Amino acid sequence: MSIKAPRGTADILPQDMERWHFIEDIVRQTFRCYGYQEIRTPIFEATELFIRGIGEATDIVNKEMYTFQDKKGRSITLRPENTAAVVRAYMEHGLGSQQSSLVKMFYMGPMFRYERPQAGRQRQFYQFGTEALGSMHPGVDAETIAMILSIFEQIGLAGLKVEVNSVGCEECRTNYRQVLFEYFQTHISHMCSDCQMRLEKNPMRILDCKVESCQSYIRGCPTVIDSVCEPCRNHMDEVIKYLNLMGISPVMNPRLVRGLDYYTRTAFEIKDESLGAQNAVAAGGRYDNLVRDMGGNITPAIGFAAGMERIVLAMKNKGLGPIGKQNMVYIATTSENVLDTAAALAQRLRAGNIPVELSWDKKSLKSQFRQAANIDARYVVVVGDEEIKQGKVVLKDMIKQEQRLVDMEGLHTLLAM
RNA sequence: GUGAGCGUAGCUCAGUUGGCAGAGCACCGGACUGUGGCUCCGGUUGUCGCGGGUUCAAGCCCCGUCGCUCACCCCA
Repeated sequence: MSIKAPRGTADILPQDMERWHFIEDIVRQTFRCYGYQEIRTPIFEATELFIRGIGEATDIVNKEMYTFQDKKGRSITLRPENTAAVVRAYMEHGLGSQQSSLVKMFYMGPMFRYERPQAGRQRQFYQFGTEALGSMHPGVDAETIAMILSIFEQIGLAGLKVEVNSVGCEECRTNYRQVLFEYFQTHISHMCSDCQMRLEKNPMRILDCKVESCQSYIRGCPTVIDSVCEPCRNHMDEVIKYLNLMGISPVMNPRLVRGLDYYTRTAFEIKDESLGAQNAVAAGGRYDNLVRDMGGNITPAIGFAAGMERIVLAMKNKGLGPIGKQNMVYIATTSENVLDTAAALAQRLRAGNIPVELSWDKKSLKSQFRQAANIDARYVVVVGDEEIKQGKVVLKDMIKQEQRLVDMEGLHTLLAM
């Protein structure tokens, strides 16, 4: 074996697929309950879309995009996230002018970022998420968070940490930047080199610095929520109110900052602490100006994205797996003479939608039974030289450990029950 | 992009001062004429990540490279 999957990519093997389907089924079902419809956008887009949508100053745009030229020299980028693309589609097809004013869409699919792989971080990874465009009501924010928690609850992930914050509107944010700048200016010479850089580029990023020596300065700094304007404050209060109403008590984290430029007001993150450094299992927030910034009408909106691989990891950490396979029937043969009969029988059963495994290769009966046990077969049908003469087969119930002789003709009706 | 640790059978991993590449699990066969999960016996499985170098001799030492893991960074 010399050719391997590219760095940062992973095969999702058959043994894991059941878990993936389990999650995906819950996700689709829940989205449907909350009135979201699926949208599928291209895996690649014009590079310009992400530069304008995500923000020129962000790390994603600056160093993590898979960008290349197509044969006509157009700059193309593999999508690093899906919000910009959904907004593009929303505008391109005038979705906002149809039906109701609130358009709710969900997506599932692979995203691409050129990063150093780590636990819970890959170069190709799967996200699912929603975008709700056209309402600035705080109830939509709360509903989004409630929906995510419902998904995790159904999956079986408990003890997740829900953190919320407000990053304010445009005006609050410029004010807050100024406040931060002034505050940190006096301490910055004692802080780490990363923070010194952040002060110039994006002071809000200082807030989630992990360097020990920076912590005491960060603790003393003014929080966003204190510097935010009246309407933004009210919005946050309302979101909390609705969350409480839904039986959810989030943790206020004034230091929660999002990495993408388009976020406004509500920002939230859902963490699983079994995961290690990359522990955000879902995150999102409001982006009230993105549609306008991309050339559309003012359209308030909120969305989130969740990482499939991290959810699967969290499930494994907690020993959660999807349960049991369906009633597989394993057909065992005693010699090659009866293989024809066995094959015909398999076909007849499958035609009736009964899942059947048939051993084509010559193996001992013992080995065939072992295999049947390995795939969790509910029944084993033994097609033997002796029985076949009377038109019979042995039907063994693997759980009850009982077996009896039955007519081959009646087998499909017996098993269909 | 930075730092640390690690690449040996399908999986988990031993491998001494450089001297015939190993164990357990799994798989296959048998003990048990044609019946799984237990027990016992036997068998199959290798580009020692890849490429150079040193040496009579390299899984082991040296250089490079690719990959994995964890952390920084960033994020889902």
